[in-house]
Amino acid sequence: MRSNDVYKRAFNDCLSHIEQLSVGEEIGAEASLARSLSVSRTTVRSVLETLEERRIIADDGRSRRIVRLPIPNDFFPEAETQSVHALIERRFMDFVLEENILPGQQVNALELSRRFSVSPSAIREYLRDFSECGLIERRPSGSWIFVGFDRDFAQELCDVRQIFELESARRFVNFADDDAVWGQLNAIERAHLWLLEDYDARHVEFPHVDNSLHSLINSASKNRFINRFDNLRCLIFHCHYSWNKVDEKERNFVAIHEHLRYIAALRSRDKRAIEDAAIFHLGTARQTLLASLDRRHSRHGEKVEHTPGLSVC
Amino acid sequence: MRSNDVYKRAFNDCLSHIEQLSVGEEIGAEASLARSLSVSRTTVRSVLETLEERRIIADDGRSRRIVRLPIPNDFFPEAETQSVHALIERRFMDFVLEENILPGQQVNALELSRRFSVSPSAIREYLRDFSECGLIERRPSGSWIFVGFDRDFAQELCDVRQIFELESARRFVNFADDDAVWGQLNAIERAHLWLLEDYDARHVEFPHVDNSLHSLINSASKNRFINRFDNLRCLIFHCHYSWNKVDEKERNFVAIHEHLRYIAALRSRDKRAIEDAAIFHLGTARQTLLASLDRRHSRHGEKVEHTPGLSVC
DNA sequence: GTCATGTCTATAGTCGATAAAAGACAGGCG
DNA sequence: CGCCTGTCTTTTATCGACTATAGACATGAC
Repeated sequence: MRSNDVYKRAFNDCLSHIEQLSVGEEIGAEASLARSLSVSRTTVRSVLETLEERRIIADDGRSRRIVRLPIPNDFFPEAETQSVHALIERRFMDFVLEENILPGQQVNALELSRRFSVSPSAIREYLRDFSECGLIERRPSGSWIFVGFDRDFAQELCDVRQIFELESARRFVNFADDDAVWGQLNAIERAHLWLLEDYDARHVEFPHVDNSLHSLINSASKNRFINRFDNLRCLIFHCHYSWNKVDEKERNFVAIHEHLRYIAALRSRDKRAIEDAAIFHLGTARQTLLASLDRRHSRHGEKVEHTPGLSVC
Repeated sequence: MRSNDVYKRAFNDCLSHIEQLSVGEEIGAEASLARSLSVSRTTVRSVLETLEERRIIADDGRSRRIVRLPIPNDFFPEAETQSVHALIERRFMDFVLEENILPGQQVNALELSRRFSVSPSAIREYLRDFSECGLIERRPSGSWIFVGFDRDFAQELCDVRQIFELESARRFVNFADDDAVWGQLNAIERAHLWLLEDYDARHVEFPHVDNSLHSLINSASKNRFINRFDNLRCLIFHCHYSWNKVDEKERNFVAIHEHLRYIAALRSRDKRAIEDAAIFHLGTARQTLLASLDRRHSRHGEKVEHTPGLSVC
């Protein structure tokens, strides 16, 4: 039986919406609520029904008005609003982090299903999805093995990233003066400066800002395969960094300043400057990634071998 | 309940093996049969049991000997030896071909499941897998829409292919003289010449030879993302060509000669010659792909717009 | 000891059922 | 006529059951 997480999320969102209003106000028609909550009218109707039962709103026949403001207890617990997929995703990440999975190790789908209290099919689906990023592989017998995020993996990822992003950055100059990207670029620059204003409090926001910049740059290539790869890269970086938070603050600080230089170069439309800034930043990113891998491995007492980084050009 | 296609395939393979032998001969131990049929001993045991029941072999306690040679009727029908996944794949391809699916059209998973007489879950899994190649996409509501193989898709695919393959081809010269790739390259060249010897009969074999050459070249980059993309490209080309066989023979003939030039260039290790041959061949491949798309579309009475091909460099 | 076989257990593939959610349609109110 | 709502149908997400297959262990023959 499918979980009603969509309903619960919509319910909570709706409560948050009501909190912004005051007693006696109308909360709008079903259709418009459906649109603003991004769910179907069917779901909205369930939500409204519950709201009436709990005397938060009342329907006098011609309009629905707020009777009382919601209290914290009215909200569904956060955990219940997750889809099974999201739940598995979180637990799987924790599992990988805590168990220190080593490359080549087998992933036992059935055990995961027991551990996470979900059905085997759900695990199966999740692993299928997750395998797209290349960190696990399927054996002919059907079982999964962990590929592991090692130096080679990181190098190959960075090589392709560099090929694609240089290509995209070069094409960035082709955008017309009145194109929307320039506004988006400015907004991203402001987001960087905003992070720096109170860096201690805000540095955790960096990954989000990072992704938005690189996505914007890659959008210049107008190529779905390049964009897809960038999404993949985001996902992998996300996994890796959630597994390894050492030096996060320092490395992000460096990256922010490289980004600002990169952004300025893009705006200047100076091809040479763009290329220099791109190569420099991508190079640092590669080095930080590799360095954090080394630290991680050496922490586990493995021998770290330093293969010379392949140059992509 | 899962299908016993593995068993049936192993059974048929085993019969084929027995056909090569004669009455009275031993057919080997369970473990060795399991290895040669690439299945588990459990499956081999089921197969042997059936063979005994049907009096094809007999077990006198110390060895299993052939009693009679199999007749065509002993084999399981070909259709039953397909896995559900393979079955769906075939029917889905036919479906797409016959129904002339247009871009943007919705794929109804439930209808497919009824039409193909398989469970909805199986269709769901297949679509998930198939979506990896980018020809269908998932909407937030969970339904699937057909993206369609249009000019843009083909251009973007070819752009990335060109970026990757030029990179790989350039690196090909780095293989040592005694590396196994040179032998593989020679074998592929011989396969091309063999095709030409009796082209009328053998031209259908071209796609296979084509893939082996491009895979070999891409292996030079030693990058799992590049290799994965090449597999994807193979799949997409495979789909496209199975949907569109117009001029297949002629376009493959041209391609074979370009391949021979490409192979010679790789062997010469002349970077300039390699690049020229690669660019030339990839360019023709792009043009044939686009041309066949135009033909396909104009056949359906759509207007064909000729967007200028984006140069990747 | 080595290999083959019998037996048992664990895991994967597939299905069908069921509730949740989406979406279509028609009638009613302004 | 446009928008809102009640009702119904279709489709999706998830589960749990069931069988095929893989793999482990133990026993026995040579």
